[in-house]
Amino acid sequence: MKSGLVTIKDLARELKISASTVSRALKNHPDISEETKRAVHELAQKLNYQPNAVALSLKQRRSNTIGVIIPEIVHYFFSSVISGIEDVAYDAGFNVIICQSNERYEREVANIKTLFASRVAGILVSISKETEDFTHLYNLRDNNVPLVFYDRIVPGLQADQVIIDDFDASYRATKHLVDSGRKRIAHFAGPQKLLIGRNRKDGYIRALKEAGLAIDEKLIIEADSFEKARLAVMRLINEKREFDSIFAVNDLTAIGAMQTIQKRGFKIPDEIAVVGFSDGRFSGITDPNLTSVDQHGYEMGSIATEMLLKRIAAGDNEYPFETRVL
Amino acid sequence: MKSGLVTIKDLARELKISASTVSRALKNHPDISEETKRAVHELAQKLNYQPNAVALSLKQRRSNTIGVIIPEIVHYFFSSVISGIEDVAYDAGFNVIICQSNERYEREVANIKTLFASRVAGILVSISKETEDFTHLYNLRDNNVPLVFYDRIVPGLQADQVIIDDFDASYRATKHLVDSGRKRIAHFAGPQKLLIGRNRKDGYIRALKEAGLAIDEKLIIEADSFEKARLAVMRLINEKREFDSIFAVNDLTAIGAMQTIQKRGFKIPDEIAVVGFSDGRFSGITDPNLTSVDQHGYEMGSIATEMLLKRIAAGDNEYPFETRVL
DNA sequence: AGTACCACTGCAAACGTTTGCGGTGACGTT
DNA sequence: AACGTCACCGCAAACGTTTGCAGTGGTACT
Repeated sequence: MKSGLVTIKDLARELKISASTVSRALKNHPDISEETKRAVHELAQKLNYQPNAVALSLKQRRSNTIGVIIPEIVHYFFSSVISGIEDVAYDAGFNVIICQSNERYEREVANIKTLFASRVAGILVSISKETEDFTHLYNLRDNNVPLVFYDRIVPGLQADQVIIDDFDASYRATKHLVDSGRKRIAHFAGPQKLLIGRNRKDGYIRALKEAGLAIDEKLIIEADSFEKARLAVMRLINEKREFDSIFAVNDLTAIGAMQTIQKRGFKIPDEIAVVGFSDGRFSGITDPNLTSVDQHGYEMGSIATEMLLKRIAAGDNEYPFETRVL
Repeated sequence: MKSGLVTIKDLARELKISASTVSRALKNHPDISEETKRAVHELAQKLNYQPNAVALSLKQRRSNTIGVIIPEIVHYFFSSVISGIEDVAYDAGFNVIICQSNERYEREVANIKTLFASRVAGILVSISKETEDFTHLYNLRDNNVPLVFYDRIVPGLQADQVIIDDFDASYRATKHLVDSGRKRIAHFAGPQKLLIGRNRKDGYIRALKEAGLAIDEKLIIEADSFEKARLAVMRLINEKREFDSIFAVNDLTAIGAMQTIQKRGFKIPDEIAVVGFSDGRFSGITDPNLTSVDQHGYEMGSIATEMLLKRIAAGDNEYPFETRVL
């Protein structure tokens, strides 16, 4: 019983050689004779020896694991980010430990703590919606933990980061509406305290201004969920505010808007057009098909990981922080 | 520089006491005087001491981390399983390391290997679609690694497991239609070569038989995607086959069906009712709201984790393996 | 015969904790 | 004065690796 927990010492004892020799033999160190290597490898195979990564981590004072803080895994966008992360990390011989903050600040702090406690090689983080105090992240930086932010970054914290150019994407989405002849474009915006919400709104405004269209504050509504979108549309219609299209801050909002619009008897897209900000999940299931901006989750994950691995490899000789925009 | 990596030894040196005393003081061991405890805690706070979990793991010969093998995180079902796992594990002071097999056998084997290498306390696994050789899992068992299977189990391997009773769920969904007075219930079925597809179809048939309704093979159609559902509905309508409801093998199929039904001018649910087999992703975004069978991903995750924790706590004194059916 | 080199192997320390056991001094009891 | 008790603390070993350094024989060259 307990057969599985074979250690280098066990191999050494069995073969009557030292643990050092076994260790070197296992990694084909040139100092070791072919004969010894063969014997060691054979026995290791036979006893199903599996190296203890924990001991290694302790010795190297760092594990070969990278940590990921993710707000909510159930979102298609985030889970595709994870896929991107895993693929790159895996190819580089790292494995990944994922922690959900569930959009809660306390959980995020706790997650950071346990990741640090297990001495991960580096951390990828996208902050929660609640997070307003960033000391836990500054702590990490002070402790020289390689850090890359993706999607939701911390304003002011110098670090590598990869983001979507929300401004540009939003600008182009709105421009798409402008180009198709819409004049009264409403915006269902995200929380303005989040950078992401502000940027998307700014892109929208920019596109309007560039087209010489007036900005009507009454057409900009903070609504970033299915329910809020329904209410917002009803209000717009009830108050008889004139609008011929909506640019929504995410897909769920867009879908909520579409349904209410249809229910109130308007034709999409003839009378009112809707554009969303995709997370990819709903592609193809709405009628008519929802036009939306792709967020490139997988790409974001893989790029962020590449940046992190680079930072990890660099060690102390630091180079300037980099910001990648998708 | 490097300020962050404060160890117990550092505290000990600073306070001119031994590492043992510091260790005990930190966990409020009764042997230590209040005064010493206070001093230690104060300094620990000041220097921002964070215990090194790696060293602990090595010492205890086991970490406080549990591993999860998951086929594909992008599916709503699986990501809600993860949420269930995380919540329970987190409350018990464990953290979670997630590995995606991406439905590939090799990846699954590699994942198991790294999880074992990092000496996780236990593993939750749902096997990949490709997996047909189970030696890696038997190996785990031989090494006394606590193991719980969820959703996709390994036939013949004695272990704790938690599964969904597809037959029963499907039976009840159909019965729901029967009870609300439907007589001509169509079934959009999944591939019959998958157990899951057969079980769901069987549940459907059972419910009909029990209600004394005839089984009309023309009302059972293999259609398990959005597109196939659209085509299937059109065919049913065009061929004037009589039906008053549909039980669809998954939500996407149900939604495809709903849209086509509405487009052809039928009222839902008055003229035709639709029931899906939920993955939860689309709840609330259809109109009218889609009725569907919940697969209880979150619950499955939390139950599986509870079972695993129990198994971990039990240690060597084993008790019979348990199978939980949701 | 002395020296130098080579191929190979082992010793021991270190990574950061925990913990059984033993030690120390103070105090009280006989 | 001798002993027991108690509160408090430190020693050292252990977890499983890696690695600088120091051997140990052997062979070849001067």
